[in-house]
Amino acid sequence: MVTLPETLPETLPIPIKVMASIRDVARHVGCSTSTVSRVINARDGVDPETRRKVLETVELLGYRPNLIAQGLRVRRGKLIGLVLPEGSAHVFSVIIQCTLEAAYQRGYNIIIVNSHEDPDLEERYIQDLLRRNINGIIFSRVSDESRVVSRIVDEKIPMVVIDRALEHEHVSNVVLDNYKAGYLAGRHLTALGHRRVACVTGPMKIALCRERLKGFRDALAEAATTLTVDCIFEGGFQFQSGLEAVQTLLERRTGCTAIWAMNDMMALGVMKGLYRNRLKVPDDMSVMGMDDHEFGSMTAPSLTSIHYPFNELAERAVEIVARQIESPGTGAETVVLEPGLTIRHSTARVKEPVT
Amino acid sequence: MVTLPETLPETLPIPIKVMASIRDVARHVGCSTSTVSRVINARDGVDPETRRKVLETVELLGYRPNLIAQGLRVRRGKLIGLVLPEGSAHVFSVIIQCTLEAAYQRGYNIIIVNSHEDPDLEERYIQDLLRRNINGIIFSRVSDESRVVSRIVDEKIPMVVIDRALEHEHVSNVVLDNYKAGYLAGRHLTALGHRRVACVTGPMKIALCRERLKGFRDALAEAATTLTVDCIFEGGFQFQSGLEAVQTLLERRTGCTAIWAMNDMMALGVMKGLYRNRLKVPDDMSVMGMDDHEFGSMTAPSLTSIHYPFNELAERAVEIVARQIESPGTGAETVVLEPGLTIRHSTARVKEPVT
DNA sequence: TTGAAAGCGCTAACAC
DNA sequence: GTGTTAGCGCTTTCAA
Repeated sequence: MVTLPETLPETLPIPIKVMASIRDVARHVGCSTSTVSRVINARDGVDPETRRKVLETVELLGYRPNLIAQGLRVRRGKLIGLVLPEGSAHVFSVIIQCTLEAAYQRGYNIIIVNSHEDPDLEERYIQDLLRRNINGIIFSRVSDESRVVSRIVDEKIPMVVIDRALEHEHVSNVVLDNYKAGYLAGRHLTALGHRRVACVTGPMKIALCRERLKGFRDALAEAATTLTVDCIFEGGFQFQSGLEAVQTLLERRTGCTAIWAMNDMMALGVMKGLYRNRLKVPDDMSVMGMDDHEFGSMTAPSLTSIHYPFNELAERAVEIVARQIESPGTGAETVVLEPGLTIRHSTARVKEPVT
Repeated sequence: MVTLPETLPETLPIPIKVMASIRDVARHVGCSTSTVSRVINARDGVDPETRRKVLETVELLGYRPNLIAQGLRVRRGKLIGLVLPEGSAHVFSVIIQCTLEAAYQRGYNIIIVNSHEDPDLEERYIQDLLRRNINGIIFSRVSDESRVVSRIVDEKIPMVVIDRALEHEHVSNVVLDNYKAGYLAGRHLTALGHRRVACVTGPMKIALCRERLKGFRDALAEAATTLTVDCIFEGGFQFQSGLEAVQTLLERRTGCTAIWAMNDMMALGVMKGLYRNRLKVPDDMSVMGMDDHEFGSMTAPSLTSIHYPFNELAERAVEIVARQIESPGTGAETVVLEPGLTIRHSTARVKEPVT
């Protein structure tokens, strides 16, 4: 007579789990979890035959290690934090896209937070990232006084600052050669014969704006002309600044034949301002931007711009963080990117050469 | 005579940890970790005095629970996955921004993956999200045949599909009233006196394009006119489509006085195409877009558009996922958003009323 | 070459 | 009211 077993048999059929765990693999192979762990982490000291069976089972069960558990055990969660100062500006969209791409190439995920340029929010969000055992941080536009930098450095978390440089022994930088960007802009305009030229800058308290301006000035100087004070308008990187710049410059009757704005948003503002004043681009005025945002090719006319290699920026930033995560000894480094010149239809040869 | 203790004293000074753990708090208070856990999770059955001390210490040590550990223990990692079909399209930038914002409001972080409309990548990235014990998923543009949907449903992970609807018992939707969007566009143009009107659609295999077109048609019908076949151009939502549409429509000599494109990118293409043909907007042709992307206000002339409430889209999507995460019983639901009409300067009253 | 056991930081069932 | 214990899924000594 057959009696019912008191308890269910020990070895149930492989449970229909949606996500297989390391134990499922071990059970299936008939070895311990440590052995499985050794195999999937490519440790040596595993019998080739066992290794084969494990790999086979991993494949069969579609097993992938749980990153949360890995992250908890050995800070190896393959997670990078991306901290941006604001969400609306369109360059950040580009940076986000490029960083996501670059990170996935290397098997990392990205968590994005948006500090809104608010030190308190910044601190809170960094806190959140640390709570997730983040492995590295890519930071855009940290202010020099930022309280969080030391936090991150203390936690020994690799950090790279992009776009704006930050001087710190343990922090890497990926920045643009801003002097050269300004220089290229200036030279393009003087090469087209422009001699009276205007510039819509970003906030001059920001170092990179001063560098860009210096490069721009030097290029003009090479063409034996100067950027006069009345031809400089300090903007705030917003569309609105471009609009205001045009109004101001026209009222000043500077006689300029070309305007360079330090980003594409302001350049669009300049184009719009000129349109409102019934001035034609580039016939009456050449307009040039910076960043080489995709939208520049969609306007009428399309926008000549200084190319900012955002994908390279992201690529290098991720590369550095990943390297520092994977081989902790590596020191901080600084990468300087080369700007380019994208000529479209908003700039043209000056009509009447200045006498 | 004093003997040296065999081992170090049990109560060491609080270790100088950068991130305090629950044990640090417990040690400092002199209670067990469970008590601390109870307090921080607002469970009752804790002496008010103890609770006070714990909270005080939490404050003092700046303790915040580690989300990785929480996520491992009780699938409560406050993490939502956002799956997008492509990175370049500009509406997705907007969706990203809005979703990040909405999620942070509720204490969630977002991990974004980009499927590039590739089912294999999609599957791999979803896999990655699951490996992170994601609590919920916001999905844009899943195809109906997507293999991953059942995976996610099987894992009982709350899922909401945005922008394009997906019929599934356990999947929520947040979509636009696309019929109404088309209707509003049509009515705006007929109200301006336009009778010969063209439409640049998206791929007609996509249901929402057909709905938009239907609404557009119905609005024209109300004004006793029809959308003739030669005035329809099927685009692919890209800038380029708008460019091609203009070329085609002009060659066909349809005599149209207004064009509606089913997104702003194509509308910009239309404007550019008209510019190249020396046609003035809106004098020679009214142009209208859809999405109401910020760039529409920066072009010259600025672009009239159908407003797509992306922030509401994100807000509702996050709200639904969060609710389903926090109270698992909740069933799937569908939200239909109202489109709006943003009138700018690319549309104007028709010059010569049709006889 | 392999397995048992401890532990990452946390929560929940069960004692006391 | 509070502490002890076990365990989430994984890696890593240590011992066999």
